[in-house]
Parts: sequence; C-alpha cells; structure tokens
Amino acid sequence: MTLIVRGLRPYLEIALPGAAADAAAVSDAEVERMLTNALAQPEVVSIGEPVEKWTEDGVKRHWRVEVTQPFKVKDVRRPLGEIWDVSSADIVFPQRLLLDADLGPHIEYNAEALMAGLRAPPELLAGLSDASGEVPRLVAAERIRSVGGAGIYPTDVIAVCSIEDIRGIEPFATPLVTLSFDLETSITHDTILCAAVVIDRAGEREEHALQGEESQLLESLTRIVRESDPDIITGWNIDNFDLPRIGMRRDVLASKSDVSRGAELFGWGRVPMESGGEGRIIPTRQQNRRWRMTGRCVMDAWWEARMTLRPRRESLKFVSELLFPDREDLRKLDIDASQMDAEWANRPDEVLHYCVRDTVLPLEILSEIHATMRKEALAVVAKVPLETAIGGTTSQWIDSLVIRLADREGIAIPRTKGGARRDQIAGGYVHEVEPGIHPWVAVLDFKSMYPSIMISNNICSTTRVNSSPDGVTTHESPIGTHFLPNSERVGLVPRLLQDLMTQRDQQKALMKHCSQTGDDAGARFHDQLQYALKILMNSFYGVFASSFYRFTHPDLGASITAWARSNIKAIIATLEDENHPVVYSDTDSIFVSTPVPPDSPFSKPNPDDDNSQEGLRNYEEARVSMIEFGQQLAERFSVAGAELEFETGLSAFFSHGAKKRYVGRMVWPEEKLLVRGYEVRRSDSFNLLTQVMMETFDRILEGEQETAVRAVLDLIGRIRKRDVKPLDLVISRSCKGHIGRDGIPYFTKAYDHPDRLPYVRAAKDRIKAGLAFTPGMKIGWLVIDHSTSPMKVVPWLVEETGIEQDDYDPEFYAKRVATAMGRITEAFGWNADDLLKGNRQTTLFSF
DNA sequence: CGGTTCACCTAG
DNA sequence: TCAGCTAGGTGAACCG
Repeated sequence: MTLIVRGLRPYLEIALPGAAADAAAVSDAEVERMLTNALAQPEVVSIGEPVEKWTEDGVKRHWRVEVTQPFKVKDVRRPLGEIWDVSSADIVFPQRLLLDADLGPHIEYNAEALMAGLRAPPELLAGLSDASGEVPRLVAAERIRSVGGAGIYPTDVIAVCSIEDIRGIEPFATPLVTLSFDLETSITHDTILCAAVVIDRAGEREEHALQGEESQLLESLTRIVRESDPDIITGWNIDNFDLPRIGMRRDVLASKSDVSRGAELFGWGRVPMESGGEGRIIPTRQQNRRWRMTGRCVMDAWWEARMTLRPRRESLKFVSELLFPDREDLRKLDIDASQMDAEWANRPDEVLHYCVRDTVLPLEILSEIHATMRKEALAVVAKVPLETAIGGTTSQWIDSLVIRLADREGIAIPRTKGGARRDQIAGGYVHEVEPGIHPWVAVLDFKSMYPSIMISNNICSTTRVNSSPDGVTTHESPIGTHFLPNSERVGLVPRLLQDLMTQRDQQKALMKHCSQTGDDAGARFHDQLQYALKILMNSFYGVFASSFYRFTHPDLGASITAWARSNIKAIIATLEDENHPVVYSDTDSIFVSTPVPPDSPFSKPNPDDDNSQEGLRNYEEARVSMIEFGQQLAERFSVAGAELEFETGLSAFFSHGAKKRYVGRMVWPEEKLLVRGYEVRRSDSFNLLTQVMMETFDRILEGEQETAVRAVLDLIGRIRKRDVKPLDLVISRSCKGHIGRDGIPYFTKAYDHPDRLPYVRAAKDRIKAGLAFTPGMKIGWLVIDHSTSPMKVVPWLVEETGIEQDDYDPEFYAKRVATAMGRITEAFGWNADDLLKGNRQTTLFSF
C-alpha cells in the first residue's frame, strides 16, 4: 500500500561556529540579526527555538531550520554553512521519517483510505465504492493530490495519515511479492527477442512468456510489473544485464526527453504513471551503483547467491545444480546462448521455455538461501527499510541506529567526512605457526571481541578526550587515547552495542524456546534475527575505523585493535610461561596445546586392531582432558566485558607454516574437519586440487602420511596421462571491467595491464564467442599451454553453450597440484619437485 | 632465477 | 548519500 504521511518537513540544524565559549559570548542582538538573515534565505520556511546540543567544540545552542522541499536542504546547506556550523544536513528525507518517528520496517497506523484496488480487503473496497461498485478514480486522484500525493499509485491501497498516527510494532514475516524476469537478447542487434516473468505471491506463481515487437514487449512487461505490483524485483544478473539492457532499449525506442513514452516502456517505479522525471518512475542507477526503483527493491539473485554460496562458477545453471543436485530437469540444456539469434529463428518455443525456466530458478534460489528472510531480519534490527537492508551499505545501517540515539541524547549530527584517505591503522595480531602436526589443541575464542572492547572501554567519538579531566579516571588505550568513563558520559556506540548484545541473547533464548516447543518456523525467525544482530554488531568496528564516517576519529579504530592485540598477547604470554605452547592465534582466537599423557594417540584407533581397547581408552582420556583444559582456560581468562569461550577441541591441528592456513580434526563439540585458508576453501581453486587436498588432510590428521603422499603421486600421474576430466581442471576468478557507451566491454580502466591476466584474456574470448560479459562476473578457463608467456588459456563455456572443451596442458596442472600439495607434504619430506619426480632419495620415507 | 608488482581471495 | 577495517597467502607476468 501507499501511505501518504503528513506532518514532517525537511530540516537541518545550525549553530554558531567555533568553540562553545566563543559561541556563548556572541550577543543576543547579534544572534538575532544572524537568525533573521538565515530566515531570509530562499527556501527557508522557519527557524525553531534553540536547543542545547553536544558537538566536538562543546555544548552549543542549535536552531532547527525548516525548508520547503527535501531536495532544497542541499541548496541552503552551502550558504548557511559559510556562516554557521551546520548539522543534520545530509540525512535523506525518507530516512528522516523513520528516525523522527522511531520506526523500523514494520509499522501500524491509523489512516484514511483514499483508493482501493482489487486486491485490497473487501470491506475497504466496499467503503470506497460508489453505487456501481467502482472506486471513482478521478475523484480519488484529485483527493490524493490534495493531500500531497502524485496521483493513483499502482498499489492495492492508497491512504493518508499524519506522522503521529504511525507506530513501530513487533516484527513479523511479511508476505512480500516477488517478481522475477529474464530477457533473451539478440547478439547481432542488441534487441530484446523475448522475455519471461514469474510472480510469486505467497507461494502462488503466475507465469508470463512475452514475445513480439520489441516496444510492445516492453510495454507488456511494464504493464505486468505495475499490475502485479511486486515489492521485490529479481532475476539472474539483472543489475548488470537485464535492467541496463531495458534502459538501453528505452533510450533507443523513445526520445530521452519523452518521459511519458519512457514510462510506458520502463515505468517500473511504484508511483503514478504520470510521475515525471528520471529516477521517479523510470529506474536509474548512478555509474556502477545499485539500481533505484522507487518503492520497490531490486535484489539480484546472482549477487545474493554469490555472497551466500561463494560458488566456483556463477552461471545460473551451475548454481542451480549446486543447490538442487537431484533435479534432473536442470541437467539438460536446450539452448546455445552464444547462438541466440539462430536459436530464436529456428526454435522460438524452446527459447521461450528456457527463458521461463530462468525466471523460476532465481526465485527458488532466493528461497533456498533464505535471502528475503535474512534481509528482512537485517532491516528489523537496523531499523531501516527493506531496500536499505538489501542494497544499502554498512554505514547506512549504523547511521540508522546512531543518528536516532544521538537525536534523542542531544548530540549534533556531523556530516560524512570527505578528504584524502589517511594512513592505515594497525589491525589484529596473528601468531606465527610451526609447520607440522600439533596433537590435541584447544581453541579458545573471545566472544564478539571488538564490540566487547568498545563497550568495556566506552569507545565513542563522544567520549574521546585529549587527556584525563581533573579527578576523572579515563580508559586509556595502549596507544594513549583517553575515553571518558561511563560515569561522565555513556558513549552512543557502547550503548547501542550493549543493547544489540542483549537483544541477541533474547533472540537466542526465544529461538531455543521455539525449537523445544516444536515451533520450527518460529525458531527460524528468531535465528534470522539473532544472526542479523551478530552481523550488525560486527559491522560497527569497520564503520568506526573508516576514514569517512560521520562519528569517527582515527584513534577510535586504532585503540580498538590496540586493546585487542594487548589482551590476546597477554594471554599468550601467560600460557607460554606456564608451559602451555600456543600453536596459533589470529586476532581473537588462541590455539593451545593440551597437556595429555605422552603416548596419547591423536587418531582414533580402529576397534578391529589389536590393542585397540587400550588405544581407545587413551584417546578418549586425551579428549576428555582437552575438554576440561579448554573449559578451565575459558573460565580463568574471562573477565567482565571480555569473555573467552572454549569453542572447539581438535584431536590434531596441521599447518604447513603459513598464517591463516590450517586444518584441524574437530572432536568437540562435534566431529568434523575444520579447514581455513587452504585451496579447498577458495573459489579460484579447481576441483581436482580441492579433492586431493581434502583427502590428504583427512589422512594426515589420521597419521597416514604415507598413504597421503601416494595418493598425490598417483593423481599427478593420472593428470599427465590425461586421465582426468577437463571439468575438474576449470579455474575461475572474478573479472572486473566496464561497459562502454557503445555497449562493448573494456578492461583498460579496471586493470593496469589487462592482457597479463589469464581471466581477462578468457573473458575477451568469451565475448568473442557471442556470450554476455557483465563486470564482476567470474570467468572460468582451462590452461592449454603454459610454456609460453603469457600462457595460453581457453574460456570454459560448457554451461552456456553445451560445447565440450577438452584440451588442456597436463604439465601445467601437474605442476599446480605439485606446488600446492608440496607445501603440505614438505612437512613429511616431500616437496613439490619430489612430487613431480615421483620419487625421493633421502627422506622420512621413500618409495 | 629471484625480486617486484598487480590482482584475487580469504581469516578474522 | 561514493565509501566498513587490517593481515596474510598465493599466482601470473615481467624485469634485470
């Protein structure tokens, strides 16, 4: 529905410039004169009574300056800023409503209905209908305009209320309507050949397949969007392909200045058809930014799947098969996307069928990864519109909470900082790791380390002082920054974080309660909320360590990480003093060797072996003592505001000696293999390497090093004999780029030397083959000759064209496997060269 | 062949 | 609304 809210006028605030004392010394008459001048500015409507507000220059009087229109705030900001300190001056008007009325995405209201569509509640429809049962549109439109609306919005209900008539309420799972669409386009003419749309309304789907003359096709598409009136628009790569293509075709089919013709072709915005202007009814985007479609959310299923799943390739086919491996219908590919014109000419029905399928799959993928639910949860906890949760930035989420608290606490809102990037601040501490196997390792972890540090030291730009005031003991960070104690002033950030932490504990408790009472839907709902709270809490540090955020100071971020380093290093030093070797540590985690009897096995003995009873007993004893040790350490090193948790128990930990690369056999609280950093985690690895490395880890952690090396040697032999599937050798990496004015991609802006990069070369070949390239997409390739420089590669196009690519350079892949595996097996005397040679003279063991 | 640069991707 | 952060490993290409 459309709710026209009355009673809020755009404004900004002004204060006398300079230090508080100087500002206070200005005479009343002078202030009066200045205010009169400010009021004389065009577009200024009124100036309110002064209010005391905290600023970096001390507490000063602030006046609210109301202006005529939202977009006029920017116009008056500059002239006023020359004389006054200006605050609250860069907050967009729609956000102002949520901030001032303290609303989140879920609201209740008392409103007067002005118009009701066919999907509106029947009683509302009846109340507005005339004798013939019709809602008189002309009268309604007139009434809507008289209260400030623009005409008939394409929503089910149009109503008007006052800002006092809206209240925030408890969140609920909103029955959002999602529209997914897909275009098939001509490669030779850039035109749109056909399109498909599917609308999901509470699980009920409505499909449309569109073909015909291009402008009529776009008109139909627009009509479907407006009639089905979705909240969310999705599809596969619509941000970078389908939406830009419709925009391009609109520019060709209608003159840029003819907005009403433009609206017929691409008027997808949730505003009346007659709402003129680019960006109101016609979707727009600034260079390389998100699409903005008034009143609707654009959620690209490609982007969401990429962020959630980090798939090795990103075609719709690949991701669908990844998520739905049992769906046979996804296997077959009827259409060669690189020959679309011919396919369309010869088999239009198949192309249309394929097009419809490609609108349904994005819906199913979004549902499978709970994308909408997660975004809605984030919107709830950050108190932002769904659109901001989907396409907004971390600083927008943080702004939403910080600004409303600052407004309540009488703190002036500074503007986003500009200027040059400052030097980097120091980050977390990472401990050196000794290569090899480390048996029985307890992993301890600080709970929400950075947020905890911010809370316990009251870190905020409003509490930072240059030195301790008389008689006040400040929190002094290891880099010498002082923060006032709670008793003097509670920082905005610590207060918000504390509240989010409490909320998260509550959501976790509710989730547990729901699971226990068999309410699965409820448990999922609360799980989403607690997870969103975690994400939001962890976003604070980054935003406050940034150089541009409105409430930051470089010493804030630097102090947080300095405290973190100092805390973790102190614990490491204590443990090492007590002869508990610390095997590894990264930022907020500590991996400690557990004291177990010297003959404790780290691999679980096979019950069929002789002596297995004793071995099993020793293994189990070691496991239990590790758990006790971990729990003791957690308790001992936890202090108020810095809770150390025993997170994981490993029967064995292995690293080849590089930071951020390790693997462990987890035996508490659950049994699984924990891998970090290694190629098996990376989306630019290839199947074969991932598989052999995973097997190797499994064997190493069981103490079967010899078998592990044999398997690697065997694989290298098979690669050289071409006894492996090319599919398992595909490497892919994301590729930047830009689309020129002529619609042709180019790479010179994104890269210094684009042709030096294998994936750029592969991308160019892909484009040559007639396939779409969108900036940022992952490009798959096979190396066919690495003896030249640069090496020769071919793009992997099987998912798009169905044409098998089977040429590859065996020696290249043998070397890549040997390099990656050699780093690991070197701990047992087999380096990359040995693996390639296939034998080893003097070693721990040789075959 | 070792060092340098650019670029990607990951840990936290 | 232009915009979360740093630490770290690794590969490809090039250069001297």
